[in-house]
Amino acid sequence: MNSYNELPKVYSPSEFEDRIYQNWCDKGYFTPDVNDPAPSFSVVIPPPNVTGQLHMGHALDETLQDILVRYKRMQGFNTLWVPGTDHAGIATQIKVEEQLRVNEGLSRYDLGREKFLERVWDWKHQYGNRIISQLKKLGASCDWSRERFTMDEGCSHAVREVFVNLYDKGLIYRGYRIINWCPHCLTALSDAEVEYKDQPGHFWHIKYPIKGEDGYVEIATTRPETMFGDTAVAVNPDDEATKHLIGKTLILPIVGREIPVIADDYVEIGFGTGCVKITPAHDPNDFLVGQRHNLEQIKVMNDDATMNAYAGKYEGMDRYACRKALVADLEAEGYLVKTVPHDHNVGVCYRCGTTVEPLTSDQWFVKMKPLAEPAIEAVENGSINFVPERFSKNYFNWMNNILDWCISRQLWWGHRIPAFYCDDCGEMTVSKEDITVCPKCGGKVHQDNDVLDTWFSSALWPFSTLGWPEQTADLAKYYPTSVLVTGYDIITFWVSRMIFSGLEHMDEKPFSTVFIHGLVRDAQGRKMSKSLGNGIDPLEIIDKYGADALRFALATGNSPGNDMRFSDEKIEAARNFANKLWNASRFVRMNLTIDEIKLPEADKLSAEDKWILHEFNKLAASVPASLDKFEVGVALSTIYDFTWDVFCDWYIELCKIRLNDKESEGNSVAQNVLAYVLTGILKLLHPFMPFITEEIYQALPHDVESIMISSYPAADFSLVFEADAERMNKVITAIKAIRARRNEMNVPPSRKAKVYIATKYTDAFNESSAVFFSRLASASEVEIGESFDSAFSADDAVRIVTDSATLFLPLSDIVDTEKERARLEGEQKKLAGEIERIDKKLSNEGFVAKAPAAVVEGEKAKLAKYRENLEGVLAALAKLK
RNA sequence: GGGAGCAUAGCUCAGCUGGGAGAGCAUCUGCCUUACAAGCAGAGGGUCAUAGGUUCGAGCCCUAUUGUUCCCACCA
Repeated sequence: MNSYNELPKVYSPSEFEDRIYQNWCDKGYFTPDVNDPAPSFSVVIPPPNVTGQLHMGHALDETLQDILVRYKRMQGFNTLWVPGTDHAGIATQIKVEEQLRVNEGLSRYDLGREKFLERVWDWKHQYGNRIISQLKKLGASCDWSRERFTMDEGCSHAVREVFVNLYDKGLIYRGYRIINWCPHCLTALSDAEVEYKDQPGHFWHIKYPIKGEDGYVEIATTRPETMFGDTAVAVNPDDEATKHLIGKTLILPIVGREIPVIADDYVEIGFGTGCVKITPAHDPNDFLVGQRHNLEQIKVMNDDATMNAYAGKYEGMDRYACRKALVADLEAEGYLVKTVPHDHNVGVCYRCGTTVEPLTSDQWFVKMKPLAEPAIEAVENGSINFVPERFSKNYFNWMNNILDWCISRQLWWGHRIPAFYCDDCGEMTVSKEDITVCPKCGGKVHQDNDVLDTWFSSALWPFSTLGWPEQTADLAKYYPTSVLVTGYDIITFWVSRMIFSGLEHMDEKPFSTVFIHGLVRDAQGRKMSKSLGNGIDPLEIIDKYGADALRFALATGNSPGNDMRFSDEKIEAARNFANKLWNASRFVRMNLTIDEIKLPEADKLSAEDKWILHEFNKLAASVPASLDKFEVGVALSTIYDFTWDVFCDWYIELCKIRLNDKESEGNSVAQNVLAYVLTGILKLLHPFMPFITEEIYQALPHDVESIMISSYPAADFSLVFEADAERMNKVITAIKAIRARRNEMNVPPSRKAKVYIATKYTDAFNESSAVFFSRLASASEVEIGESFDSAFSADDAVRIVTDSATLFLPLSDIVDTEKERARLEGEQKKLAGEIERIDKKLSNEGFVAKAPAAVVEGEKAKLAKYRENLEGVLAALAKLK
């Protein structure tokens, strides 16, 4: 008996996953040596929210990254995976505010900025580690010694550097613009942070009386409460129907204020009433019209979306309460023409779902056009690739139509904008370092109250985490990173911003490939969400099935960019596979007496050894090929099929004969080949299922102390045994055919029957392969000859025809001649059909002339097989008649 | 309004550059064969949404249509 670990009888991942992970950490396998000259492979994690909890989306994202990272590490790359978390401005602040409100009945204003931020940091310290430990449960091989946080000192330094650089270049400016305002979060939002939802609403048609005339203009609006901010009504200058109104004055109902009718081709002729109320302070289009016509901007709401003094008697009311009251009043006073139901898209805050209010406000912006151009170019010229490629269209669409990015947020949690205003002279100074006195006049300064959009710091992630703006060794070695793995839902938020930031500040793209995956949905295909309560907790899955099973379930059948469903069936199938591998390994392990694995010389190998080595070699070639194309799901299912169908169901069974004969020379050959192929499977599988593969690896003879630092299998030219494999396949085909026939005839395995094999392929069907028939095809005895036609009459034996042999099973008591005839005739028909099809193909001049030679040869080979098979079937039929 | 995805077995989905339709689950039949019943051996089941086209050859490429999902923009 060798000296390696035993494998417990039952596969229970919770027994070893944590232990193994701890060992990897202790050994420092996740931490690369920056001085290792091997080519680098680097990945930065999409930083999860620091106070968040691991959900299935993370689990998928991290699993895919870990697969790539472990794969490359095993291939010998200097591999770095940088972990970290995002401070998640709005999300985190809301959480802490909520807690403060519930527990202490306080608002952030009650505490004040400084005290409140202390609370958020407390929260961060309390919960920030939670998601990190969850990532570890999953097996993520991140270099924890390089863990970062978007608000740590280094990242904050990078943020300051970038802000000042952009400001100095004139790419950051402060301006009074119309922005999206969330009345619940009380902050401005960027365009990307607004989601649009279809909601039922109304068109209210309102009369605006014309001054000095009896008539009125009919205005339709979905937001009547903004009426208080109307400063004009616009018509199209070319619209004959409304031309006469231009220059007239209207009187705002209820309010009584006078507003002009102006001409602007923003108004579409023929749509609605042809007259549009213009509210420059509350609508982005109206804002532009207002700029063109120099209209006054009247803001009618407070920050919390209650009405202000401009709303007159409605002051203090919520916008919707005001809407209701105002419409009632308009109706009572005869201004309401009609109310038409109308579904429309309203923008809501992506964090809290509150309907955003477009309004004018003083905010900071990044000028996007100059930054977008090189970012578009980098993807266009293939310097950066999207996988799948189609997502680059999404990207182009966003980048080509990009507007300036509103980066200031009226929050406290985040990177405070490094702009300082002098209390004396009013001058603004933008500075990398905090200042207390005005450099112009020496007066006292105060810092801008706003913080930056969370995405501003995440945009710098690929280089800020590597130490920028310092010129660190990490930066030199690992930037640009190799691949970014993320969901399609944050291409605009994050990916595009990293691209232009990298190009602008590093003068180099942040990554070469963007590997996009889809969303994880529930079994019914719905998005997992808190409100639906249909989220599946990855940690519960890990507890119940193990991290490997979870990873397997997420990786299998996953194709780039496509959503996937997660279901009990899937995770069970994954667990079953792990269990299968476990048991197969246990079997191999208990038959192992060798202390080291040494593949025997080719002449010592049996037919089945050469067959399995040949098949394994094909696998070792195809898995890396798939992984290099990011076809993770394809790679995994290839390994799955090989492991289960080829290795377990066939090779192990074939080996049992030699394993049972402990004294034979074949026994040790079988041990070595079994252990070799199993180890190969484990290595191929390690990136996908790191724990179980390590646990089994440790129980087998091995020379590298951990599977994760062993080298990934690759195709080996010395292991090509094409002809031997082909011979073995003939035997397997024959065994399968016997099993199928016996099953059809309901012959139980316990009833043995002699098998006569009539064949000319005596190199395949020989003494050594004969034993397989006893073990796998319930043969009591095997006789091989050229022909047994004369030995059996039609009623004496079941005849089974394959392309390389005719098999006779003398089960005379259960032979039903009529059924046999029907079956054979069926086969004859099928084969004749196939032969006809290929004949036709081969006699087609176009095919022979234009198809690749290999394809033509393949067809010819198939034809020969079918003909042999048909010959046998016809001979059998002749016997029956 | 613009763009994209999807439509393949009862269900969920693979099918990579065009070359004889696949898996898992479910169903049916027979097996506790000393690694595994979370298993083994078999079986049934598909006009690859529809209509055209290109090609020697189409699930795959092109065009149109239908259904469905998503992204972006948004007309008050």
